[in-house]
Amino acid sequence: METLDLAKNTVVGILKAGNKAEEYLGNTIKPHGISLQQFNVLRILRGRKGSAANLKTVQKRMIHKMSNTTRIIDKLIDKKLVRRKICDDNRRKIEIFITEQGLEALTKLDTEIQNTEAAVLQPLSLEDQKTLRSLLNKITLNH
Amino acid sequence: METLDLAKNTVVGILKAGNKAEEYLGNTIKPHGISLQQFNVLRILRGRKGSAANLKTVQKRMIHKMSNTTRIIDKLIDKKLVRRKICDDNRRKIEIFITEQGLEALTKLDTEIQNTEAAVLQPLSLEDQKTLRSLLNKITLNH
DNA sequence: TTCGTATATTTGTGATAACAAATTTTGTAT
DNA sequence: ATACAAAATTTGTTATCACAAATATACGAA
Repeated sequence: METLDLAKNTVVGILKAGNKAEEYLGNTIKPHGISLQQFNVLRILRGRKGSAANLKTVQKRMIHKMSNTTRIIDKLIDKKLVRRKICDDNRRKIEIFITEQGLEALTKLDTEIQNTEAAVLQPLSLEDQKTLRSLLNKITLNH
Repeated sequence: METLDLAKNTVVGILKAGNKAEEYLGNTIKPHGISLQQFNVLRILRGRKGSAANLKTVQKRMIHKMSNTTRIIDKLIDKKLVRRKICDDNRRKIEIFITEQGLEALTKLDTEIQNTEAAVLQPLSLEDQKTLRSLLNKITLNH
C-alpha cells in the first residue's frame, strides 16, 4: 500500500522540489534583470575561468536543455554580461566568454543565491543534504 | 571543500532531476495530445473520485503553481476530458469534474507513466526511493 | 441599501518555451 | 573541383508561462 505508489510519489516529490527551487531562485534573480536560465549560463561560463565555451558545450551543461541557447546568449550580450566570438579554426563554432561585468553581476548575486539555497534546504540537516545530493546524482548521472 | 558547495550542488541536483523527470514524463504524455500540466490536473481530479474540485483547490495542488489554471482547464474541456460547472452556492466558484473520457485517457496512460517513473528512478533501490521521497517531502512540506 | 473589501476566476500582455526547418560551414568521397 | 552528408548554430512558429490588471460575486458594516 505504501510501496504501491512509491515511485509515483517520489517522482512527484522530485517535480515539486524542482519547482520550489526554481521559484525561489527565480525570485532571487529576477530583480537583477536576468532569468534563471541566463543565470545558469553565466555560472557555467564563470566555471570555465576565462577559457571560452562554445554553444554546444554550454547547451550540454544547461539544466534546461533545449535549443534556444542562441537567444539566451543574445540577451546576455544585450546586457553586456557575455561576449561572442566566432571560433577561428572552425567557423561553425561560436565561442562564448563571460565579461568583467558578467563576473561582477554574479559576485553581487552570490550571497543572495547562497541564502536562497539555504532557505530551500533549510528543513534538511547537512547529513540529509549529502544523502539527497548523492541520490539525485544517481538519477541524473547520464543525462 | 566538499561541504563548501554542498547546498549549491544539492539544489542543482534538484533542478536537474526535476528537469529530467519533466522531460521523460512529457515525452510519454505528449503523443497522447496532452501536456504534463494538463495530465497533472487530470490526476488531481481523478484523485477526488468523482467529487468536484474548484479551481482554487486544483491550483493549490498543482505542481507548477501559476495563474493559468483557467486556460489549462479550457484545453482539457476542448478535449472533452473535463467538465466545468458554476457552483450553486457560490457563483464565484467553478467546479471541475473529470469526464468518463478523461478517466479512460488516464487509464490508457497509467502503465506508460509507471514505466517512465521506473525508468527515471531506475538507478535507485526501493530503499533509496523511500529515503529520497522522505527528504524531498521535507523540502516541499509547506509549499 | 450602498460602500468597501475580500474571494474566485478570467483575460491581456510580453517573455520564454518547445520543436522543426533553415542556414552556414566543414569534411569526405567521387 | 563537385556533390553530399554531417555538425553547429540560427531562425520561424506556435504554444505556454508569469505577471498584472480586470471582472464578477459575496459578505459585512454603516
